[in-house]
Amino acid sequence: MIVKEGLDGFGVNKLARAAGVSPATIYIYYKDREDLIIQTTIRVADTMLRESLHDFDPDMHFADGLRKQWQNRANHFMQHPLDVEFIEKMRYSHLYDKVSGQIYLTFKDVMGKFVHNAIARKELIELPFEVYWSLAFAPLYQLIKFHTQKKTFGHQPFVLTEEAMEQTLQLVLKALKPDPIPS
Amino acid sequence: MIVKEGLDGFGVNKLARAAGVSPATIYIYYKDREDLIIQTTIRVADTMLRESLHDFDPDMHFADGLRKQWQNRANHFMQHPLDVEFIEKMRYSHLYDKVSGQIYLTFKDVMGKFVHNAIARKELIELPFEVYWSLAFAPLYQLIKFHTQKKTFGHQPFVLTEEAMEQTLQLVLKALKPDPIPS
DNA sequence: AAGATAAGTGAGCGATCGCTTACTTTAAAA
DNA sequence: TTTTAAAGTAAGCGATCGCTCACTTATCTT
Repeated sequence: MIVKEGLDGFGVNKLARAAGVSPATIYIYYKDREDLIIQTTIRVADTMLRESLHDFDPDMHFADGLRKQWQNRANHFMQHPLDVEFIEKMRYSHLYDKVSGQIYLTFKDVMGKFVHNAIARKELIELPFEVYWSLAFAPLYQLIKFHTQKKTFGHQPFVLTEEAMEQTLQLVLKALKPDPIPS
Repeated sequence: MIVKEGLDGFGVNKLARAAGVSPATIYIYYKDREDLIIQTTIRVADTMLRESLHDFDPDMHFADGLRKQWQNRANHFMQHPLDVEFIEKMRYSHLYDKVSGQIYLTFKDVMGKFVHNAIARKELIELPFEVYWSLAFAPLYQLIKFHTQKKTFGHQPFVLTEEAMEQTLQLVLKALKPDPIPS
């Protein structure tokens, strides 16, 4: 799939030429351009999410579980930068609404159980889901974005080391851990 | 500017028709399609950043300064959802590299001074800039994204209340505050 | 081997793309 | 009031778009 120029600039004729097949062949497998993009998105996103659950268990301690997820996501993103780029472009396409529902189905249950367990064990404060997500994952994604982008505020490019990731994770954990009740 | 369908689906002819002018008129003011997009991006992004500095002073206490910035950003984003949508689409366009440098020029100095002051006053731990940014702003942006998106994991839509924002801010501040040195 | 079905193709349709040209209108300067 | 230049337009160029059709080739069934 051609992503270099964004979803704009992506055309069926262009794709066919690049793949060395006739445009007509593409329409054997996909109803139209939109169907091609949507099916590809679902396939890529699904792979990403399954990857993020590799060696993960919703019964893990919160810190370990979150670290595992961060590592899985970071690894996958580093190894498949084109996939990430594609998904991020999609996220702001008008087509995204048509797939966002289907993507997170399997993921939701596992993640919900993990959070529920952590709260029960007093390893995690109780929060609206969106607030939790914004703290638990948005910083990681931002770091990856910095890593992927060439220019960042005019500095030299940022490289996401394990140290930087662990440092950020520790701060996130600090924010999400319940305050010990003074006896 | 037409953004409904993303940067793909945006065309000069279409824009001209929607604006009730001739395509040729557009080329009086912009060199080509790319120039139009880039200039528009810079204008929109610049407004956003100046807005985010409204009533902000780099000498403010860290918590107050960060809160002010969160409020400014949130307010602007709520009032100009199309601008946000446009900028986010741009962020993943191949054109973004051509503007990212110019956008943050004024902003960088003020922000740098603010962070520097906060560290000097021991209100903020010392961090690589990208780690700081990932913790200080990415959660807010994620919350706004949840607020803007229709579908979120199949829940009912998320509404970003002042309470939710303040709660998240407090957690971010907790993560970024230096540990008191036990005497 | 003959027939049926699936898989793939080359050519090109109408529509739209980004963009230009030859020309007209508007408005300020002389 | 005439002159001049800036501002805008209708028409349409070549290229590419998404997509289809009439047809050929490969594969499987009997």
